[in-house]
Amino acid sequence: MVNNKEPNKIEEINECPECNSKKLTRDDNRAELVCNNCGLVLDDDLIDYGPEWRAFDSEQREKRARTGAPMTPLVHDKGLTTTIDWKNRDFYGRSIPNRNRARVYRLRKWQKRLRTSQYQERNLIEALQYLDRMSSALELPRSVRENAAVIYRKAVNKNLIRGRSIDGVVASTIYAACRQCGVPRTLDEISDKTNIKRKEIGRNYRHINKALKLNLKPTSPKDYIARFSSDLDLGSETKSRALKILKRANKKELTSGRGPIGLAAASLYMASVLSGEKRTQKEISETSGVTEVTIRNRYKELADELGIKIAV
DNA sequence: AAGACGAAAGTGGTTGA
DNA sequence: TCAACAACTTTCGTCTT
Repeated sequence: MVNNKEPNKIEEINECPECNSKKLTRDDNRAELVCNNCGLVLDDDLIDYGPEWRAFDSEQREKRARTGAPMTPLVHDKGLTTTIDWKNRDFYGRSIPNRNRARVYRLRKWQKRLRTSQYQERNLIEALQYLDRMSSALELPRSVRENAAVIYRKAVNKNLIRGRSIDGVVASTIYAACRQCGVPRTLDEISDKTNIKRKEIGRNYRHINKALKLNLKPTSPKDYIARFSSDLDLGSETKSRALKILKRANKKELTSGRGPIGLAAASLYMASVLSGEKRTQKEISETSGVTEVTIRNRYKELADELGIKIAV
């Protein structure tokens, strides 16, 4: 929170368009910028950068200064709840010349704002409930959840939800967030835990990725290695061996056009055999979600091209 | 008996006319 | 919008240990 308050600093508007008066008052109590001459409200929703308390000496300032709960995108109002101040002050605290105009102006503005924001708020509340439930089922770290929430917010603001189910979109934002954070989950994994069809998640994801210009690149096989190998109880030696295989494969351009998950599975299979803690193709198939056949095909290719001999 | 293998047909998504 | 296409899956019979 910024403590250095500059109460009457007016940044963008410094002249009343109605009467060209330069005497403007910034009213932080009502968050409005008002013309002293005609009373027209020039801007509202100003941000008050000052603290909400007043300090009369430096000791009090020390005591009262504190940081509040952090802002989080996981609550629909970002954790910053507005409380209305019912001081013994009249709504129209003081008399404003030409009051009608200012009033109508303001009402119209609010009317418009409420109409559009109401739908979005409701939508967001419901979406965040889904997000909470789904990401718990997937055991996602908080950073990923917040990322997903941010993406969803953007999607709502851009009206991308229309015609799609809320839970479907939430699932796809989770998918996107996982990728963004470098800890991708497969579409199948998310589909399993959320009861949303894989097809739908993929479709929504593509739409959002394009419309919001997230520019998420295709996942790399190495992103899956850590998770799969811990699921398979593989040691760190095997893990790094698998990564080495992938690196070499990448250099030889064996990876382009191949599914990253299949490659990850195949390299783990090879590494597990080479390191003497062998897992069967079936086991790897089950944790990775690709079939044994694909693992076989991939690892044959890798073994041939890289000259690795595997004793089965 | 379990794991690995590979042929063949089927599926879902991308691409380019 | 449609067909061609590549990657991947499913299924299933065979081989190896």
